[in-house]
Amino acid sequence: MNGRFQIAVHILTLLSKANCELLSSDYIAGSININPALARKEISNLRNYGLITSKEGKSGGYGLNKSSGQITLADIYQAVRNQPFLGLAKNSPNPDCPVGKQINKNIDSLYADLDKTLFTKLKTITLADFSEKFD
Amino acid sequence: MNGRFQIAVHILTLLSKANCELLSSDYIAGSININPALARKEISNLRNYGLITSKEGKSGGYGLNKSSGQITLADIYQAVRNQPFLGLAKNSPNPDCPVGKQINKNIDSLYADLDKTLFTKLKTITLADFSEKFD
DNA sequence: TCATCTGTAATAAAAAATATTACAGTAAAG
DNA sequence: CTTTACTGTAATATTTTTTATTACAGATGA
Repeated sequence: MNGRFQIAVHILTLLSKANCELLSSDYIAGSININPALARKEISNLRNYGLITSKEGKSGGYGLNKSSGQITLADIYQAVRNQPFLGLAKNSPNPDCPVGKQINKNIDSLYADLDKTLFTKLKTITLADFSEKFD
Repeated sequence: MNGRFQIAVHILTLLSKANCELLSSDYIAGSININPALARKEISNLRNYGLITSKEGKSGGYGLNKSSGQITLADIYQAVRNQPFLGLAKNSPNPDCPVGKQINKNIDSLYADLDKTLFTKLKTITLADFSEKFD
C-alpha cells in the first residue's frame, strides 16, 4: 500500500476530529510532518473526490465535505490510487514463451480479484470508526 | 503489490509446467525478460522458503520442491514480502498532536487487518489452480 | 580440464516517491 | 485599498527504492 493512503487517512482523521473548524495546510502538514505543499496537493486530490471542502483567503482552510460516518476507507483508497489496488502487471515477458505470453493477463485477473477482496473489506470501515480509536 | 510477487509467480508457473525438467536461470529470465542474476536472486529467496530446489554445475537448474497443488499463492507472497502485505506506517508524525501521536499505531493495526484478509484469500489459490489458466 | 551451470556480491542505472521553492490568486480585517 | 494569511499549482530538486549489470568464485558433468 501506498504512502499516500496513510497521508490521506491522517488528513481526514484530523478533519474529522476538528469539529467543523477549518484546519490550515500548515497545521495539517505539521501533524503529519510533511511539506505543506505536499499536503495541499493530496488535499486537492481528496477534494476532487468529494471528501474535503476548502476555503481560500485569510481564515481559509479545510473541512470534511461529508460526515465521517458517510466516508469509508474504501472511498479514501479509491481517491488515492490511480491504478488498481495492487498495481497492474508491469513486466514485458517473452511473447514466444507460452507462459510469458499469458502471464500478464492472468496476473491482472488475479490482482483484480484480490483488489475486490480488499475493497469489500475497506467498505466496512468508516472514517468515524477509525477516528474513534484516537483518545 | 510488489513487482517481485509477479516475478515469483512467473518463475513458479514455469517450473510447475516444466514437468520436472530442470530449467536454467537463463531460460527463466528470458521468459520474464529480466536479468538472469535477478532471477537467480529471487529463486534463491524462494528456495529459502522451501518452494524451489536447485542443482549446481553443468546440467543444473531449478525445479519445484513441492507439487504445485501444495503451494498456495499465500506461500509465494510470504516469501516475497519482507514486511506485511501492505507495508508498515512509515511517516514520523508530530508527537505533540493527539492524532499524530497515535496514527502509526492505528494505521499498523488497520494494515494488519487488511493483510489478514488478503492472506486468507491467497491461501485459497494454489499454484496448480493458477497454472491451469495457461494453455 | 573444459563447458555450462549456480551463488552471490558489488556496483550502476533508472524509476518512483517525496520535498522544496516559488509565486499567483483569494478573502478577511484593519 | 492595502496588508495579512491563507489556498492552488507548477516547476524543480532531492532522496529512496527498484531494477539491471557486471563479475567472478564454486560445482558438476562430459
